[in-house]
Amino acid sequence: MTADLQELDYEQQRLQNIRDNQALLLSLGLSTPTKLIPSKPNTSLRKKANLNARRRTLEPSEEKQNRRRSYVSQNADNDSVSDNGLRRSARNQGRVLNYARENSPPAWKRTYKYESDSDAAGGESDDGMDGRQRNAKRMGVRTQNPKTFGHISGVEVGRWWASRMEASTDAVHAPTVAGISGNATVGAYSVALSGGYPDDVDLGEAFTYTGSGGRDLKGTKQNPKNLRTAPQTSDQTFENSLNAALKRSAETKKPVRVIRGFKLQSPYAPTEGYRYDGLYTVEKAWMGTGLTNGLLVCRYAFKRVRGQDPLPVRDLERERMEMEEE
DNA sequence: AGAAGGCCCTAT
DNA sequence: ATAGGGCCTTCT
Repeated sequence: MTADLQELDYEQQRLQNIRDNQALLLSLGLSTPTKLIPSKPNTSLRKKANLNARRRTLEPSEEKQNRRRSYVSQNADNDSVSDNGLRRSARNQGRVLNYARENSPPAWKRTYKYESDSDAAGGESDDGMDGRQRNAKRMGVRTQNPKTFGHISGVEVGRWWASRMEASTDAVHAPTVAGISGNATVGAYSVALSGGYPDDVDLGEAFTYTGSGGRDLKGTKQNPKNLRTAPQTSDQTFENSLNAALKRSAETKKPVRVIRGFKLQSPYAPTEGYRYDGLYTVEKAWMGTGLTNGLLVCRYAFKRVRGQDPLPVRDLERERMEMEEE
């Protein structure tokens, strides 16, 4: 088969999958159109968001931090949705946990630290001039536990990060590569939408999501590799712990934190970096056909929890026009 | 304690 | 484009 025909096949299959996913969302009553809000940012609100964005202690790059935000939170108070069950605040009241238990790795590679850890500061001031001196491996100090359900205290809907690493430091989505965080027993804490599966549908208030697994990340014996992503070569299954986590979430209906990334092809994606879009529930989990050789994938339908700030919507058409003017 | 998976990131 | 690695989490 020619390359052209293959591409055509792929695109046909992609469009068909999108139709299927849209139909699925519709069947769940999740296709209600969301009202558009102007994409032009309100300046007074932007000032407020910049203040909020400033509160992280370690800034790897001032330049990145000052980049234009694609989203401005309209309401920094997060009283609209509770943390749904886990008594995190009660249990941890009055102290900052060191979530690393016994078997702690050495301090230089420890994942969680007290903000007030004296050895964390290491005596040096972190001026960032010589960013590699202390804790070269760490991008920041985590003060919240990512293994909790619901909002992370102090992180408002709309918070923006330049990288997955920063979102991980803020405990909103812990994995730096994986899209799903969680386990089969308690369910998923969070997911990242980064456009890795181009047949997923994003309606903002609802979306479909594809599971993980089914890839050869290590290559073959002859041709060993050390990859983080690769083409799919086998069926995904719900045995995969991350897929099982989301399946579990569909049962428990516990809220899942969602971040959207710049690579996502959607009017709800940020133009750069990653953005916290609040809490969703998993409404359904099922198996479907993916885009690679008819291999199976795990699919999920997400629904946004009510009462949260509306999502920003980009006018992709207008952006395309403006691009052409350059 | 170690291995392995994973919708990153960056240098070449 | 792609090669390779740093990082965090879950599972053995």
